[in-house]
Amino acid sequence: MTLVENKKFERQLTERLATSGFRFTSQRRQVYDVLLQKLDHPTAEDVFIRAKRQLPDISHATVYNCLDALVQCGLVRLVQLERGATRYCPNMEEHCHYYCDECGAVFDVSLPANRPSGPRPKGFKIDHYEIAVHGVCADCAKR
Amino acid sequence: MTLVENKKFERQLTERLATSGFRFTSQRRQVYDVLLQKLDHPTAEDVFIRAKRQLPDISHATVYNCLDALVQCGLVRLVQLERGATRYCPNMEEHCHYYCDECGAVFDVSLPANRPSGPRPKGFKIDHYEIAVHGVCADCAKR
DNA sequence: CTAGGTGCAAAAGGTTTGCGGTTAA
DNA sequence: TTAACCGCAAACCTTTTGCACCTAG
Repeated sequence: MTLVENKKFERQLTERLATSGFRFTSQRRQVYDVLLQKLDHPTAEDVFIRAKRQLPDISHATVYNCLDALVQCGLVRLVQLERGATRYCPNMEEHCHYYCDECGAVFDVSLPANRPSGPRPKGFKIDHYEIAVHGVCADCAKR
Repeated sequence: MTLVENKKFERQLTERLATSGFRFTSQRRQVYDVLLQKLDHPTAEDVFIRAKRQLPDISHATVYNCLDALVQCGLVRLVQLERGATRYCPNMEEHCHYYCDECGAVFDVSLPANRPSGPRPKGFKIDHYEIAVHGVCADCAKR
């Protein structure tokens, strides 16, 4: 059983797509499933390769289309950690990303008490925030 | 007088390049100057266009080389805010970036009390962090 | 039925690389 | 003097676009 067949995720996907005015397609389901299967913050290219195992005819354009739809539904977020490809994260709970600048590994750390507070630009309406901590992971530090 | 001719910035640039083993070149000086002149978090392409006004023969490769050298010296940091081009920021004080998802404007807000604290991945050595707050700026909210 | 989605291929945009000539130290 | 740096142009990688066909609702 794929993860997205879990009642929770399946219902979430169906409902969110519908309420945002998107159609439910096998490609969107597969892209979401790929993201849920391995929470390693893959790039669009990674998602493309993994999705191709189940849907050999899927295209890059469709992967981008699906990722964009999932982002607009609030099921997935973009993660920008380095020059180069954007990565994608289906964990929508408040958390920050610890990023290893040497090996590229990403660790989610939940962040209940670190919401940016204090001053902000006058009239700025906050939608969401993204906290990235750069450094070296334990494995890379050993070497 | 260009900003980098300010004793403070000029000395900083000269010393940092030297201690990091980089040569002082007119291109590096110009790139740093461009970043200091207008703190609007330009892309590499923006920097290229602005630098070309003083150094008409400067190339893209050199702009990237200079930006990388400045980053390695600790005089400039990368800012990743959206899919597409990386932006550059010469403000090395602790601050977060308020980013308008509509017009692309970036506002620096100093952040003395919002250092990520609490749990972190075991053995992870923090180098620096980057906080981006996404939303809509006052001007765009009016429309 | 039909607007929205898909696959394909080409184009666009951002960044890196290789190379011969130049220059800071 | 010479390793580092430069400009140029091509290559590379990521993302977007245009179009004919397909399909969820």
